[in-house]
Amino acid sequence: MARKAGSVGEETAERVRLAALKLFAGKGYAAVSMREIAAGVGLQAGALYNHFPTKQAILADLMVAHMEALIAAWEVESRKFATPVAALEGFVRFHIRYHLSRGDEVFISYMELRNLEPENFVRIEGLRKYYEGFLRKILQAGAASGSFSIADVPVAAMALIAMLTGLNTWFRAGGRLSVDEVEEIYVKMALGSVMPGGIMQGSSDGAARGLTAAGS
Amino acid sequence: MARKAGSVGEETAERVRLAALKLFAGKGYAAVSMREIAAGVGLQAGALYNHFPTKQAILADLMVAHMEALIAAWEVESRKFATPVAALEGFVRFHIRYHLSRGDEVFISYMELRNLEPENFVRIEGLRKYYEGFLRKILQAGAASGSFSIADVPVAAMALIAMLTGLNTWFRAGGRLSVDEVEEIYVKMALGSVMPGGIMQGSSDGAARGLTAAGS
DNA sequence: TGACAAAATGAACGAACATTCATTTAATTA
DNA sequence: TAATTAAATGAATGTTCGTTCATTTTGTCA
Repeated sequence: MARKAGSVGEETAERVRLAALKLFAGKGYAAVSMREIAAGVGLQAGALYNHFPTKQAILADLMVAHMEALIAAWEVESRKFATPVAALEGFVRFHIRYHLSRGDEVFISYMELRNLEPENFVRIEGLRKYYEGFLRKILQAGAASGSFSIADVPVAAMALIAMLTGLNTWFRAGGRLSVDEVEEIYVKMALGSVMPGGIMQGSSDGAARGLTAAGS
Repeated sequence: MARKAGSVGEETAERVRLAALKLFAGKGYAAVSMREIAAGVGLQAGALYNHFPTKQAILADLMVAHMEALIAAWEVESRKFATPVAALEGFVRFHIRYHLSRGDEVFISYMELRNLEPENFVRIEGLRKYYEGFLRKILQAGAASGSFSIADVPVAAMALIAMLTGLNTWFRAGGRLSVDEVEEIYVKMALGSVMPGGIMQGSSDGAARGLTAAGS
């Protein structure tokens, strides 16, 4: 055994991932050639096959890594929250910040699903469902405790996720609003959409909690 | 002048649009060949160029037609509503029903923007902004009259549109819920996200209107 | 230093691509 | 019927694609 396996190799593979990520996000998977990816790393196309067996394997690698990192990040973050209301607020803030900080990964993970072979598709889709399950659990707990008024938990979860992820399609840093500002707006809207009496003041049924109020 | 121009031609062009719509929605614009589209109509690829100058022109044609039909449909529907609250509820119901009934058109109009040349992109994007303007105007009116509590109208409009359009990514007819049922859920969530005291009961500040209450 | 293997080259493969075009077919009107 | 022309054919254009592979380069360890 001569050269330590993967010493330079893994470094190059990482640069391939980075170049492919930028290109896929910018032009779409189908519109990017292996020659373009190779040029982005300073290689010939053939050399890519020392690191990835096919073009699609690069895409699947990026998607799986993104979803697994997202899930792991929330699993750490979620420990901070004791009540369903706090957890929902925390989820909204986490989702927005994480997704806005990984625009390219989010973009390809939502747009290029159709370019995956069935095996890869099922895997990515499973990871996505798993992540959505975190929000469903929060909503379910809040509905059970009376903190939330939710007609259908799975539907509410999908509606909220779509609302949050939609941020990626229009928000651009350096625009009129900062991330912190839109985060506050989205927290207010998300909580308002599932809390029985609004979020900024108590209401007569006693179930609603103010966002900044102390009552658990 | 012999054959009336476009007699059989427009009929064929329409079949080309239909075949291209299905294929683009199913596999993505970049993954569909002119030969596939032609086969879907029962023609050779060359014949398509009697009806559309390029492959992209077919895509742009589909997108423009969709956006213009959407705008025209809302311009008719919107006349029914007298108050901001009624208009928002009406917009939510309209958007959901219209988008769910044109799944393929919606899908390509959101997914294939990047495959448009700048000229076509600007045109479609302009139509989209114009449609989003309808919701912004509703929210602005409601914020001005005190019916809504909205920190930032453009942001709230984008959040709501994303929430509503997200339905297309997961809702399938024949599933656990009917269109009517999800429509009700989304109405409740959308109104709750922008109304100061929740939607099902009045609140102490007097600004909130119940969805089913008579108050303007 | 020499052996070894990872990593990269550069040419080549067949296939598929959008588009063009000379030609044929067929529907319509004068 | 004859003239006209829209519509379709089918072959061909040149280009680009993902992938393969024999060969060369390069870094590492014995």
